Amino acid sequence: MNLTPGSHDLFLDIFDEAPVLDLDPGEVLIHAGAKADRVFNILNGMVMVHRTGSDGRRQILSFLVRNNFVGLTSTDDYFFTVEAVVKTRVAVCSRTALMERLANDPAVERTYLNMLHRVLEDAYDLVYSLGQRTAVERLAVFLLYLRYWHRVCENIVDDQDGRLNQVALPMGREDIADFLGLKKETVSRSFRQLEESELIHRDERSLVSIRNLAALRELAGIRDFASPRHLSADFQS
Amino acid sequence: MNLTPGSHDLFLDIFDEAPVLDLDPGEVLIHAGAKADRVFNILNGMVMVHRTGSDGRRQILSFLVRNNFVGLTSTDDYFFTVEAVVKTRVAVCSRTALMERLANDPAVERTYLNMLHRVLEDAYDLVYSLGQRTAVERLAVFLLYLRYWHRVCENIVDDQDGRLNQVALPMGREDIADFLGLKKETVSRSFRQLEESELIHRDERSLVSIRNLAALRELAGIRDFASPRHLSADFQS
DNA sequence: CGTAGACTTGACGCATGTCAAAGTGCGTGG
DNA sequence: CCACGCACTTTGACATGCGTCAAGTCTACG
Repeated sequence: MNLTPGSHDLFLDIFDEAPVLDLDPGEVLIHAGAKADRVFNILNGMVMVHRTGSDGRRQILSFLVRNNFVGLTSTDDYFFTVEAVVKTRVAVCSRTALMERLANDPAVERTYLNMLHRVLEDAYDLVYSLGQRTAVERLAVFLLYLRYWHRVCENIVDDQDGRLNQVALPMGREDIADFLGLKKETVSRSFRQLEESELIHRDERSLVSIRNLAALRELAGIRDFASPRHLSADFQS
Repeated sequence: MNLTPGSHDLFLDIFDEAPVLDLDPGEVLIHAGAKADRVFNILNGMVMVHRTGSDGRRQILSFLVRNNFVGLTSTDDYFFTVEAVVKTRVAVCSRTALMERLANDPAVERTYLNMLHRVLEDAYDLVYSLGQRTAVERLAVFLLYLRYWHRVCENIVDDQDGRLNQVALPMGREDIADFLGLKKETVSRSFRQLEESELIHRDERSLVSIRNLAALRELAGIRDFASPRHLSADFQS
């Protein structure tokens, strides 16, 4: 399973001296069905976790960035595939080493548990999106998530120059579609809709700027629950 | 958060001497936003966990039955509502008591962790359904889930008389709809479709029999990953 | 028995999917 | 440096699955 960056990722220290692995875009790190004997920490870049049915339908479960963690399951096999989106470096550690670390250090296990809870809450956010929101709303939520991840990743506290409002989209349209339960054409049209309502501007294929953050949040319905929940008070902006 | 019945729910012993609470159908056990100071174990009946947006859209995240667990979150507040579907009895325990039990007994904490992983995997199953499957397929998966839960609950190993193929639907159509990301009318029509294809028969409003289990599984695409994953070998049937 | 709530069914509309074509940017080789 | 080609994205026209709205039917319960 995968974990979002936490407040104090103190269990990630098992990766401190760990060997690293470099991945090219599209390269597969974990094959669904393989024996789940290793866990990974993303050092930079981005990977996506997905499930693909035998009929080719694919659902992306999450995009992972720096300091996110993948690989632990309740069974002996991975039930998902992990694939690099861009050039990515990961640290590798054996499952048993992680389990020992968890067993021996209560504080670490506590942290891990907390992370798991947050991941679960993120999964339920996605469930709400897929079950209840329209295409444009899902895209709005997605852009806000990317903005948020970027902020956490870069540790940006104040945002004078509005750097945060430039959102990079390292993944292709089809990947976004398979994450949001849509088709790539619908993703395109939803981008246009957001642009026409002047909530965003498409600078380039893989770069959009948020023009009206408040309206985007309103559309995403972020007030209800969702995202900026894992942020400490320092980070509100 | 909620947990599905595990192979050895040895951490549930904290509820052994715990006070119980009786709930009538529709009664709310947990209000979203309330302080998350208590955790619960379902003794009998059924509850549903859901999120409702300010605009009234509701997504049911899970239905919980005997020996399922709810209440732990990564934050100090519940972000979901828990409501009884039928008459239900739950055992109550303070969050701090659970945390102490987890901290003091490594085996218990390990079990809890495993359960959390399984819950997460179930959440991702739901994500796949909502993102990729059609209405009829979602309903097929749902019926198989109910069958599975029933089996685990009753601990049915062999099923000579085919009792398992009678599936009870204690929740209303709208609840099913809000779980599957559909509208109640669509749920109705999907039931009819399944009946017309002779995969099921509707005995009563709240009781269907599975007529063609293999075909239902095929339709649900259960082979790909999904359900009978938490079953020990003894339970295969 | 009668009424109220839940479920089903039907007719219709709209959001999203499908299929096809045109546009865009980017790397490669001339 | 330019031109070509390829992969990705956008756009358009059309199809369809699911949602909406409004009758109808069933069932439980008084």
